[in-house]
Amino acid sequence: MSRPGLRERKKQKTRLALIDAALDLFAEQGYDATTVDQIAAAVDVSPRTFFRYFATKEDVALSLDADGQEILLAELAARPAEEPPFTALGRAMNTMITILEQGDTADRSRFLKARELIESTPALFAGGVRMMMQNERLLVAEIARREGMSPDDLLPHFAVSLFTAAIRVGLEACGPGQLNDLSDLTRHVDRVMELAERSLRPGWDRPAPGDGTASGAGPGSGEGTAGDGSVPDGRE
Amino acid sequence: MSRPGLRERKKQKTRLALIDAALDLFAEQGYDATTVDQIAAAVDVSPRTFFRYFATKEDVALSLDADGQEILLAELAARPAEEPPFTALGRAMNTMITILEQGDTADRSRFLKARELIESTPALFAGGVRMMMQNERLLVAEIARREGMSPDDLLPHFAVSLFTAAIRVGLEACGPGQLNDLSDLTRHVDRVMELAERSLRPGWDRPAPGDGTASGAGPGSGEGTAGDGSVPDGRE
DNA sequence: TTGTCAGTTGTCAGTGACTGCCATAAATTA
DNA sequence: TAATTTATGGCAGTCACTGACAACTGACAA
Repeated sequence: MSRPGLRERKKQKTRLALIDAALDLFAEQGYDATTVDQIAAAVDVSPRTFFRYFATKEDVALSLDADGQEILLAELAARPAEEPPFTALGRAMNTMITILEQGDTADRSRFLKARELIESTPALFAGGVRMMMQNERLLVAEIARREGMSPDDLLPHFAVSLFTAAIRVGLEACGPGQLNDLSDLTRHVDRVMELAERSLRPGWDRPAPGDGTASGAGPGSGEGTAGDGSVPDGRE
Repeated sequence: MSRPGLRERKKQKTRLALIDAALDLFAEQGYDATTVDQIAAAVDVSPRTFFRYFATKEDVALSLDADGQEILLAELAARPAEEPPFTALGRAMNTMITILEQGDTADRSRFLKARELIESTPALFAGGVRMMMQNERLLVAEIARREGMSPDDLLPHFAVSLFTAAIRVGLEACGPGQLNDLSDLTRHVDRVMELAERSLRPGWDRPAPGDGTASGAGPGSGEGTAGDGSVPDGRE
């Protein structure tokens, strides 16, 4: 495989430099007190360029999480179809962390630094949740595809929502300063996932056998009005 | 009871006027395309004053939801202690909607208008989720109190997180234009809550009998460092 | 090597959210 | 009516973010 070319390499370098500078400044003086100009100056780049790399100031801290979620989605798609939705999601999550663990030391510490910052900064925390919700859509679509259900069906929505809820509890459980290693993350997440498995009925994950309509709205649910057990896409 | 005095009444009037004007403008020209100056002008108030009523532009659309969540919390506190957490949360939610239904027509339509706007506007949607997460903390604290558990215990966190996840799915299920009445909201939310009840083991809600450590750190997680089955507060 | 082209960057001017400050006006209380 | 509190308006300023244009720099082919 040929290397990506000088231009591309330079871009990645700048991107990482911006992230590192931002993370350092945020940790030092706080997120709100840090201006984009400072970050740009630290990397010797114009503020305008910063916004060519990251759409918002939030994004520079959130981008690593975004990468992670992309991996999660890809890994979910790679899970065998026999695995029920929730199991597949959990395994994909573990694989994702494993992949993160394979990065070099700088990558790993950068990721952990970002996570800690996100959890301890209200503005970033909100942004992180926002991202997770956006990703939720994609996860729902993938689960629906795997299971051969409509993406409007309630069950995939519920399953994915439950999954992200569990992950969030796991992430919150990594208190301040408790996140020294990616294995800490795995441990916390696994604990919550186990609690979830323990709390749920076996097979909740998939439509009850003989339940043709699954959890509602099969193909021709007569009335097109509301309350037919489906959930529309609804956002542009 | 003596009426709140002219000053207070005037303030409430301005607040509602700002909300109404904002909701109309948002619906007309979109959230992003509407400036705070426009909203203020529509109510004949200086932009500076707008920010004395609402900390951010988002808040003017989110404030009704915020009121709702406050009610939810109060109703949860009023539920009998015998009810297990998830049940109590669900009942409190229903009561909250009932209370909203008791407002006058203007109040109700305002609320529905705001909800529809929030669901259809990415920026507002994100803000709404943010709010819900903040409220989640309070719900966790209340559940922990009811159950006599530490607010750091994993179980209340999981239960509340699951609850809000279900509510969110219910809210998303109210597609665009499908929210004509508060009863639509009840219907969608109830459907998801039923799915949740059906999916969960009876009693998952409360620590297993004889399980001293509640949901904590199963047997054999020796190290007393992180991951002891608790979740710290972690935000200032 | 050189010229062309596409992608990247800096500069600049501008919009809009949001804040602190101070003077003024209105409501409350004495 | 006078004194005090509280809401408001105006203003100047900061900061996130954007569009437009010009200068630069790798990529690539002649």
